Amino acid sequence: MPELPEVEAARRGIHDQLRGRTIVGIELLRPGLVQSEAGLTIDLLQDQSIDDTSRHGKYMVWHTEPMALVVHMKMTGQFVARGDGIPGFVSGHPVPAYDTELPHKSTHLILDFEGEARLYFTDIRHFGRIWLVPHDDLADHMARLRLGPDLLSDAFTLEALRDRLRRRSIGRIKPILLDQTTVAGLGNIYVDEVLWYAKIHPSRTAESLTDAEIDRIYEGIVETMKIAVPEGGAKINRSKALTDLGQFPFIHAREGFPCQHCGATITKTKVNNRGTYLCLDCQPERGRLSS
DNA sequence: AACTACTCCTGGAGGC
DNA sequence: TGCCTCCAGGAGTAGT
Repeated sequence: MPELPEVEAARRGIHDQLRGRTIVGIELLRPGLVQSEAGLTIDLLQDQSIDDTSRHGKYMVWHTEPMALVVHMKMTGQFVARGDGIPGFVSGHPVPAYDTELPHKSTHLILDFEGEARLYFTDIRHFGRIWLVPHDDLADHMARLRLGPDLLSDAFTLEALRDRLRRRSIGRIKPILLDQTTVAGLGNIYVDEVLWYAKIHPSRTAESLTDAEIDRIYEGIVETMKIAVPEGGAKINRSKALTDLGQFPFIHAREGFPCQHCGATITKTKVNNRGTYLCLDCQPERGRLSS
């Protein structure tokens, strides 16, 4: 689940509340969570601290004295911090049944910090990973991911987006935007939001897009991030109906509800096997919209 | 090179 | 209640 806004919320929470605190306890409950080609182990964090954090797309990096930790929450990762000395935070995939009790059976890592603060990593589907990387290898490690410009960075410009979309041809715009080598940070929810904002059908090919339409996609990404990042993400809880229509997300998981642009009914379909929500009135298949 | 299908997992919802 | 099927917000890999 977590896309850029959720990962950024986790990063800010860790950065603001736990950075610089000594790690006094480590419980790795699912060993497969952690991987290292260099033979590093999570135990090296004992008596160390997270000195700085960074992020590129959905990858978060913790910088510590012995190594860098590259964290990916994948679909169901969640970070929760609690403690007497901190406000605490919850970010990532909502885990309704376990919101109050921690740890639980999907908790895979617990870090204890000095001053009675704890950081829990939860991941129902076990896709999340933490790579332990020597400092000297971090640049290469990140380069191998071939990530496009981060959506919140200065490198993400209209020109950069145009350039990257113009390199694509027959592919559909939705999977192209989901491809992290195009731009880094969008996932299934936010791509639906962006294409709805831009009034573009997700199956349109990249080569069919006009300059004006690419401009609208860029604007849609900027505006969507502007809303989602301060909120800490979409926090969709699929076990509860989404009824607060004026609130984000406006299109994703809103099947059967009225489109906030035109009032037509939002429909659900599949694009490259991913659940996709759209308004067929606003997002016509052939792009006949002239405005 | 570029695009698509499959795969790693668990759990919740809905049908019967 | 129980069993079954489908679905889920990511992304690497293999196949075309």
